[in-house]
Amino acid sequence: MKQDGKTRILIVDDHPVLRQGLRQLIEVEDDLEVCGEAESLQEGRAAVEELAPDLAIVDIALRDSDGLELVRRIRSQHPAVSILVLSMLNERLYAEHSLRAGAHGYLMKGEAPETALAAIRRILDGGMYISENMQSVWLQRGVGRGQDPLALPIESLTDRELNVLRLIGEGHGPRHIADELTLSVKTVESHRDNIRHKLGLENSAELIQYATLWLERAASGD
Amino acid sequence: MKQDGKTRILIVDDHPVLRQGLRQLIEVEDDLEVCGEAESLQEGRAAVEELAPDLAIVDIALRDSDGLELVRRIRSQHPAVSILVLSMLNERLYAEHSLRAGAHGYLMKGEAPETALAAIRRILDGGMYISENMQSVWLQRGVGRGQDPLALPIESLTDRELNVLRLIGEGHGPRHIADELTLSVKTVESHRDNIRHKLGLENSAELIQYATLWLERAASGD
DNA sequence: ACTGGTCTAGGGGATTCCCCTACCTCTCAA
DNA sequence: TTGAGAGGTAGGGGAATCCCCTAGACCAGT
Repeated sequence: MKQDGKTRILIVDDHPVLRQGLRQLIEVEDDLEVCGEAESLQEGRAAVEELAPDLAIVDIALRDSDGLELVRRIRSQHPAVSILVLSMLNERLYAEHSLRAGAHGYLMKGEAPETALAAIRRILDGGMYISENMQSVWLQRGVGRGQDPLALPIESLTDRELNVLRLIGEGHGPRHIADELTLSVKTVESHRDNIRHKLGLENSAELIQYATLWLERAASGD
Repeated sequence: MKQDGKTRILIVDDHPVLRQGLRQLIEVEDDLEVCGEAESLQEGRAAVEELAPDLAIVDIALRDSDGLELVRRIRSQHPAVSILVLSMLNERLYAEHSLRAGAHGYLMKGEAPETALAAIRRILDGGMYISENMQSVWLQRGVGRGQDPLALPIESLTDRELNVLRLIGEGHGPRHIADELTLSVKTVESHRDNIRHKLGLENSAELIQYATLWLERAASGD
């Protein structure tokens, strides 16, 4: 990886115990070292400036700020730094946003240590990492058929579908949405089905979950 | 603490990296040792039986079961085992339930390592631990002055209901939740209904919306 | 012993879910 | 010009759910 010295990794996470666990995991590898830790967006920015790590592991659910913001900033101002997003949040909801923001991989906190190391090495080798679960979801959505795998799923939605998604996110059921748009309930169901499939969501509960979080993000200027 | 040997600690958490961090934290202390790890309710029960630890550190948001259930079981069947609940969920929403279930302390995963050790030692000395934040919150709510500390609607939920709400917030439907908790779908429906009414929510869509946002806030430490 | 809260679970009609197919309109390229 | 494709609309139909009921079992405190 590097001729002189170890590959230097920066950890940005607001959970100290988890940072400790990651550090432990990384430092038993004799070609990797943790060059610094940060627990906020501000600290993370400063640390990247100062330490110029090879890889930054970033939690996107920082306590009082947005990890994606940090990802975007690192990507644009320090393009040589690889980024692995680590999160306890559902990969279905955040993996794509993370990669779209410029991350090279997305890892859930519940994963086994070997998986985490595999992700780190894949990224350091110049590749990308997502779980096999997400890979199959994306494959089914048409990657490899001329589509951009990193196109925001939201952007594949039509106007009508986006409208319906917004109403779902506001907590309305099919009947209310149908009345609102002066449509048949059956038509609203069709739109819901199409949205679910485009976003790779399993059922209605996940759809409402997605719509709720998406709407909240959209409202606060993501 | 003990005349012969070290104080033995069991870790029950489904995040391997976090277990590693905790173990690291504990084992630099020369009077403490980690005697075992478990990552599920079943493993946790068996480990308590087999290892008879002095202290069990339990994550109450285990992937597919209820940590509070484990707390209650340990409390009733192995009262000599002290329990520290560790969670990434907001203490305001879960601390009270944990202590009522029989835990001796509640610690958020975001806390500093020194705080975690302080909590462990306090509990091993026979005391209880909650954060200063929670202490003042409870004081302000009028605990001990005849007021109901469970005035907030979310806090009027029972343990079971809270657990169901969490699963709803994770995007699971009734069938999946029933399987997860080994309950009849009808029972899950009952809990959903009760939650809906207690929180003043009109329909299932609003319930899922509420659960999603609540869980997101709770997970990010509010 | 009685009361009240919790957990459990069923009845039952209305609604929704989820996967189908189908038709209409519009656009764009062959 | 024609036809292929995308988007919007909507129905069929069986399974699952939603929502409001009732009700028994268990356990705590009075």
